[in-house]
Amino acid sequence: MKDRNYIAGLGDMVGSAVTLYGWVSKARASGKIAFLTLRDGSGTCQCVLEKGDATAAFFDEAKKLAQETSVRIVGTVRADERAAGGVELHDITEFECIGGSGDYPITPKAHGIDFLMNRRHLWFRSQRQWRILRIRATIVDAIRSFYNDRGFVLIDTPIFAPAIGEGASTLFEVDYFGEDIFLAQTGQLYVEAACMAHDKVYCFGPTFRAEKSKTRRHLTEFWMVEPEIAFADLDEVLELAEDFVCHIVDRVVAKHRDDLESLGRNVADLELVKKPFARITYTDARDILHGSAARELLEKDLGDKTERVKALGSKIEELEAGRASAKKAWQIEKAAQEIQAAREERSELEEQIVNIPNHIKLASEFEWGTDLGGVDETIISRLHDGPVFVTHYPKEVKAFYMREDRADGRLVENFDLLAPEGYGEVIGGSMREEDFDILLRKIKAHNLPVENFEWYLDLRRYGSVPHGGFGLGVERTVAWMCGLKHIREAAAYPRMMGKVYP
RNA sequence: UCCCCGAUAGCUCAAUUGGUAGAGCGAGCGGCUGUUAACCGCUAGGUCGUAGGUUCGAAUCCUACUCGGGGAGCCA
Repeated sequence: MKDRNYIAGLGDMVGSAVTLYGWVSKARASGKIAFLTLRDGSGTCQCVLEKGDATAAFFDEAKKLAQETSVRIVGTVRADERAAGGVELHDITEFECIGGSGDYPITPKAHGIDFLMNRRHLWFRSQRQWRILRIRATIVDAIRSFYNDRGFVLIDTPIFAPAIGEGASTLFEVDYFGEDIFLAQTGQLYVEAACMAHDKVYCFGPTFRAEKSKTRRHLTEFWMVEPEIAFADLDEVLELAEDFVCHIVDRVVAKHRDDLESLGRNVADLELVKKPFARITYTDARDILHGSAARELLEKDLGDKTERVKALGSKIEELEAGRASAKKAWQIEKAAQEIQAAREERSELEEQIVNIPNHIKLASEFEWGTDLGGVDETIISRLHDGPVFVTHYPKEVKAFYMREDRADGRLVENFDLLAPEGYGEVIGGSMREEDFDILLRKIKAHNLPVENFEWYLDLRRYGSVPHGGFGLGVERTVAWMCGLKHIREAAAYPRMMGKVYP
């Protein structure tokens, strides 16, 4: 559109006449004045229409606009502290309805998650979702620029892949002209080959996991970036991961402070993310889980949460009494909403309280040689301030391609990065086994068909070098940056078990 | 795959513990010159998820199923 102004730029245009195109996200009208909140993709701005000669031609139409009507509107920018955002549009001289609307399902009231998820295509017009997806775009851009600026070459790895990598049970099977193949759950092996051509490479794209998980941390389709570097040791890979995560955090904080605050994200917690991150080994982690600090943490949790449930109980009683004695309808409604919120919080806490003794048991009985579970990771993460690297896991619980620790044959040179505040594993990575004989032995030990891995073994036949890399999950990172309770808000069209619409 | 919770109006939830289905919001109409999810009045709107069972009587109790939410396992 020619002569179009964007809301994001209105701060510098006070006093000027501007033309806005956008959608009406909220409309309130009195007899002689109407307030339209306009959303144009760059931001939101309130437009004030007063009934008068200048607006006579369209005032009656404008005051009845349904939510999400698309319009063109011409007026003058005015600074006004009563308006959210500091400026508003007044002295409206032209108004045109471009696309009508009506019965828009997502009202300014509360909605359930099932309702919203079934209308995801509309839901992401809402302020909160709009901010999250913009932050995601920044994160994706930060990922690309980080590697591109450091001389990494982008390699696109295949999405159709034969069964390589870890257990085939978590892969989506596809009929490929009569042949059974799978949607890729990682591009890692492919990117390793490219690493031997370009030295520093990364792949970035969607990956697929058929795990039957219905939790706040899982999607069946998610984006992952996987860098791989040659002639490197574990410390160098860890340092890359550290710099990378810091770069993302810096970019998000620099560009989205307002958005983060609006989302309720504590920005100070993000600003604490500085290198070097804590580094512990798997064996250290085992000791932490068996130690008194872990036990005390959980016991304190139990005490705190029990207290909170009691407090909520009396709060609910008070609110119910208040609701019974309230006279105004809105007072009754307000009390009802507070009661509902308190009940929800209480039932969530009650479930956690039931689980805590089990967590204490799991932690104290953790055995060397098993993988760390989500509960274990949360405990370790909470006993540290920032992100934590956990390195050197037992080789039995890790993938065949991970490099054996030459100092202790029971271990592999791998790592996970646990994000703080319970966001869990955002990175998993390792050195890759570069020795032909060891790799071949491990392929056989994992009962994998050697013939499928001939190409991968070639990388060790022709100029093998120490190399390593990692994968970072975009949605988990977005959830962490934004402080989201559930990963489903971190993708425009999240794919989960039993959820593929829209 | 396992455990817990839920399903009542377009939406979010009530229904005094088995006795004639309610409120707010949203929608429609009217009023109000400054609203920000909280103004006032009126109107329309429900086979209480599905199928059985218990009972004089079921939204409420029982069984099965479907769908959804949360968690475990597993993972990024």
